[in-house]
Amino acid sequence: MINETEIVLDKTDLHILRLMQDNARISNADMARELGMAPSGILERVKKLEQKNVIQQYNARINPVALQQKMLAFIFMKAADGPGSDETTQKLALIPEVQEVHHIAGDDCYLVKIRTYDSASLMHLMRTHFTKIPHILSTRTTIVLETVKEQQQLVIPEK
Amino acid sequence: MINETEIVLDKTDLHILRLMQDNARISNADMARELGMAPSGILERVKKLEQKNVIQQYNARINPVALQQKMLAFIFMKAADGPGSDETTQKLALIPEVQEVHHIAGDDCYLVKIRTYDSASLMHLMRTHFTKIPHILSTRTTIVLETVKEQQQLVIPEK
DNA sequence: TATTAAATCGAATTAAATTCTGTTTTTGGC
DNA sequence: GCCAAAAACAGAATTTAATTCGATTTAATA
Repeated sequence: MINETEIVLDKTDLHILRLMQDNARISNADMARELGMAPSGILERVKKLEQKNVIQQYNARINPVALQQKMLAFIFMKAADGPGSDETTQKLALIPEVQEVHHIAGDDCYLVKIRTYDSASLMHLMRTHFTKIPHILSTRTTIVLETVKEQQQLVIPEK
Repeated sequence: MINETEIVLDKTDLHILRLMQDNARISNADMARELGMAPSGILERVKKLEQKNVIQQYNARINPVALQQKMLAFIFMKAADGPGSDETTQKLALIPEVQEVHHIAGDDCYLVKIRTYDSASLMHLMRTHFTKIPHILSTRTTIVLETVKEQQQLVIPEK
C-alpha cells in the first residue's frame, strides 16, 4: 500500500478538534482545563495534528457584508480537457475570488464557487479570467439571492 | 434608513483582517509588531471587529479526509413554499451535515451543500431528514468527485 | 516480559494577554 | 477655525498563558 498514511485519532484528539473547530483562538490552558490535562500535553497534541495535516489552517471568518461582497455565484463549466487535466483547474484555483473548485459527476466538468463585489465585477472577472483559460466550452451561472447558512464545520464523531 | 449599520473599516482594520483571515491564532503581540502599534491597541481593535460582527468566528479548518468524510454533494431543491418562507430553510440549516443553504435565482429554490461519510450515509440522511421537511417538491444531486480548492477567504481590499 | 517509543506531567522560564491611566488624535458641532 | 466630546492609542503593571525540558508513566511490540 503506497502512501496510505493512516491517520488515527483518539477521543482526546476529537475533543480538541471539536473545540478548535468552533473557536480557533481558544487557549491551550482552557483546553487543558476542559480535558483535564496539562497544557504542555495539549500543546504537543495540537502540534501533531497540524503536522499530520488534520488541522489545515486557522481562519477568521469575516462577514462578507462588511466588505461589501454582495455577489455569490456558483458556476458550472464544461471544459474540453476533461476533469483529468490540471491546467484549467489550476488556473481557476489561482483566482482569489474563486473560493471553491470541484470536479463533479455528470454532464458538467467543474463547479466553481465565486464571490465578488457585485454582478458587474463578476462579469468583469469572467471576461478577464475565464476567457483566458483555454478548453472552457461553456458556463452556466447560478446566482445566490440569499445565504441562510454557510459554514465549513465537519460533524466530528464521539469516538 | 432603518438598521443601516454603517461599517467603516480603515487601513489598519483591513490589515488585521488580512492577517487573521489566514492565521486566526496569530498573537496580538505579533500583529502589533507587524503594524507598528501597541498590543493593547490591537486588542481593542480586534474586540471591536468582533462586536461589530465583522469577524464572525474563528475556525480551525479540519481535513475532511482525516475524518473519513468522503462524500461531498450539492443538492438543488424545489420547494412549494418558495424562497420567501423560512420553515423549509430553517429545517435544512439545522442539519449538521448541511454546510450551506442558499436561496438561488432560477428554476430551483435552494442550493444545499452537504458533507457525509459516503454515498450510503448521504442517502440515509436524505431519507431521514429531507422527507420530513414538507414542501420539498424535487431534488437534483450533484456529486463531487474531487475538490481542487476549498476556502472561505475573502478578497480584502488595500484600502 | 523486557525494551523501546510515545505520551504526559509538572516546574521553570519566557512571552503574551489584559487592564488601566494618561495622552494624543479625530470628529462634529457652532 | 475653535472647542468639546469621543475615540484611538501608548506604555507600564499585572495576570495569565505559551513553551521548554527533564522525569515519569503508559503503551506498543518483539
